[in-house]
Amino acid sequence: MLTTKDKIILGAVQLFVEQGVAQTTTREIASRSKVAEGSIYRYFPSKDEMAWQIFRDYHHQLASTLQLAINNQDDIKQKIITLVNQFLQAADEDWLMFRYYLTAQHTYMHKINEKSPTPYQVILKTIEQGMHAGDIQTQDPHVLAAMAMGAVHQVAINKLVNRIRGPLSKHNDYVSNTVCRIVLQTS
Amino acid sequence: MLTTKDKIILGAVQLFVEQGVAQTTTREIASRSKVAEGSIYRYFPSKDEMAWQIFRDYHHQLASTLQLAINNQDDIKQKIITLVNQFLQAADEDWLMFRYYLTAQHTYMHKINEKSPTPYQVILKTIEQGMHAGDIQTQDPHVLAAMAMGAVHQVAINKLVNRIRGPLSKHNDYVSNTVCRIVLQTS
Amino acid sequence: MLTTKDKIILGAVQLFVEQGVAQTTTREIASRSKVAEGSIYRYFPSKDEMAWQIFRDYHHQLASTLQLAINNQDDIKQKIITLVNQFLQAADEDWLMFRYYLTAQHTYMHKINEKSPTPYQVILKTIEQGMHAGDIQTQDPHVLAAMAMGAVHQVAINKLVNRIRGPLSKHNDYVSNTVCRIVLQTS
Amino acid sequence: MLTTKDKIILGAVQLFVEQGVAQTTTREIASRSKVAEGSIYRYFPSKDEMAWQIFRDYHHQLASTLQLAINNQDDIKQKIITLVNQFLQAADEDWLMFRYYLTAQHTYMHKINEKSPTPYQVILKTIEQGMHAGDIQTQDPHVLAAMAMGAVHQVAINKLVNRIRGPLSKHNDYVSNTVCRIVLQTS
DNA sequence: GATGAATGAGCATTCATTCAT
DNA sequence: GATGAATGAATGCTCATTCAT
Repeated sequence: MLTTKDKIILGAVQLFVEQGVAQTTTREIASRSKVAEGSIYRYFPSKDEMAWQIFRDYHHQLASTLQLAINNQDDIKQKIITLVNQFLQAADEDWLMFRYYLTAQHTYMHKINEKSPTPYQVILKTIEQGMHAGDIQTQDPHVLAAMAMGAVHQVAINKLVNRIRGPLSKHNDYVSNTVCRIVLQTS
Repeated sequence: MLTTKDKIILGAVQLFVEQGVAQTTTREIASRSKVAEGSIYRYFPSKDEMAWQIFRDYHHQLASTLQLAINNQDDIKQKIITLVNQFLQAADEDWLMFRYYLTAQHTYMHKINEKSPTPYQVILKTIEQGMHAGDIQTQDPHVLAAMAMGAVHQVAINKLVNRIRGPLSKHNDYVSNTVCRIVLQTS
Repeated sequence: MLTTKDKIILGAVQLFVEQGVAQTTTREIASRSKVAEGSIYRYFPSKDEMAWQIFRDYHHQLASTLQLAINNQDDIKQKIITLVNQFLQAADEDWLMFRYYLTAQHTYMHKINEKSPTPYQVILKTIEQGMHAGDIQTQDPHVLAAMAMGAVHQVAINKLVNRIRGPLSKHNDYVSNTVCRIVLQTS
Repeated sequence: MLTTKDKIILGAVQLFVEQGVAQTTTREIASRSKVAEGSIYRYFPSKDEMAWQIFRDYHHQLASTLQLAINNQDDIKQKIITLVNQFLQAADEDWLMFRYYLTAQHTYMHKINEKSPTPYQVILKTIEQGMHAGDIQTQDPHVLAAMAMGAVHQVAINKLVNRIRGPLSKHNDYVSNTVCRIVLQTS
């Protein structure tokens, strides 16, 4: 049996993904979560704060997962492959939360403190280290990080809009291979 | 002097980009556009319909621009370079509308009729033709199209969140070069 | 060809009868009357004043018609028969305006100056004279006038709601006969 | 202490009678009922639906009262007297609701399902039965029902506009006597 | 006189939040 | 801790009225 808080989060995220945060009412959340409307306020100070906290927590968790996975990697290529694999695996493992992460991103982009660990930070630092080490051609690292992350993100978005079906991990090799070619432009 | 309709659109898009559609009130739109609130409803049936129409029109226009630009191109590489250049140029030329296009995309993704021309369709068809012609390795075209478009989009998003500054065209060669490597994987 | 004012009145009354005054917008009136919305205000100071004036004018005119018809009548019975006939004839002759008169009555009841001639005043005075002359049993004249007028009004209302069809004059004899029995209670 | 719903109904009907439904704002209803504006919508889906439901319920209840009162009556004359008495008594007992019933009638006439019991249906059937039994001269029953009901209604309307004062039951004998003469025209 | 775009006050309705039970 | 009725500020939208052309 889920705790009340978890029931709320689950119902809320489902609705946030289906309709967006602004279009979701607390009444709907209560109804979907089989919880009283008032109970939401025992666990969250407001609807918007709830949406933000759920996003932020998943966002941080994803960053940690990615960071942890490359901590014991030395080879830049291995790092890239690992990052892509972890991304796609995370999407498959909790597709609901990953969808929320993808769609809510634009909303919270400005609220994210770039000092705290984020998936983007992990990628950016990996690239910057690669540039320092001479493994990656020196360029504006933000442009390269954008292209690397954007390529993977959009694959997930294409699943979101049903242009791609089935688990994303299916495309692990193809995508990680491609991201390597994006980042490790040897020519 | 702008027409009333254009004043409304301009003010509305500014606010939509700054705050999102749901967070923008008709009162704010009227005030920003220096127009009476009631005037909005002479030109649009509702706030939401306005947001959708503005998105849809720009979206179609961008698709047309892209399609037109590659119509007289034969070489697949040239096509890719042209598409990237046009994308970045469009962003620079009307950064306000492009920002709206980027951020509103998630909201309207499900409402877009894939039969009508969209930027994604242009990219997808170019890739499919390349696969048919043997210029591009045969793969799920949706995965490849996602990676190609995602790479460019995210560069624009990084400008949106101030990770990148200045005109995007600055990165024309770097980005188009990279997208070529994404798509034309010869190895 | 109708004058602009008459076009407005005609269109307005049609809509007032169909939907009620409050539910009818000036835009609808303009559209129905084939006249610009602004033109309404050349002839009437406001929508509500227009509705009132149209009612008042017909109301007065109906009163005049009734009064005129019994002016040269001596016999109380003849007067009653004449009043009923005139009522039903007026309804048949301009069913649109009569419908407006019937339905708008409740709205303007409190606004009607009882000193000015109204159909009710004509009936009341006829009854009061009949009581004075000893032709009618002395009672509260307002109760009797109500019953006499109500009986006829409701016949028209029944046509309004389609419980009765065809011209009301068809029922001239039956109704006037009945009203005579209401008023001239000899037993 | 009244329930919230009853407080709303009471305040609303008062205002509907004073000003009409369309002229009454939800703000006024809330203020008069000593209830928050939003509470109205816990009990009614909209202002207009509220106005209709209140009317419909009273209308049905009045029909039931009338029907019940004549159920154990055999004599046609007794039935008529009973119906008139019940009408006037209902008006006296809840003059507020009866006023609403009288004034809102025109608005909802077209929305009333004639299959469900209404005061008019009760009167009409009584008359039709009387015609069948030979107690009432055969005529268009709708014309006769109109005259019978109209006579009584207008007496109530005359109280509404202050032409008659005091309880209507005062006029019980006079009115029921007159309605008998309307319906039972032996001559 | 006629037009219809523009105006903005006013309204019905929604919904996040509170709080007595 | 949980509930859900009550709250009222905020919002999208309407529409009578004005006025420049």
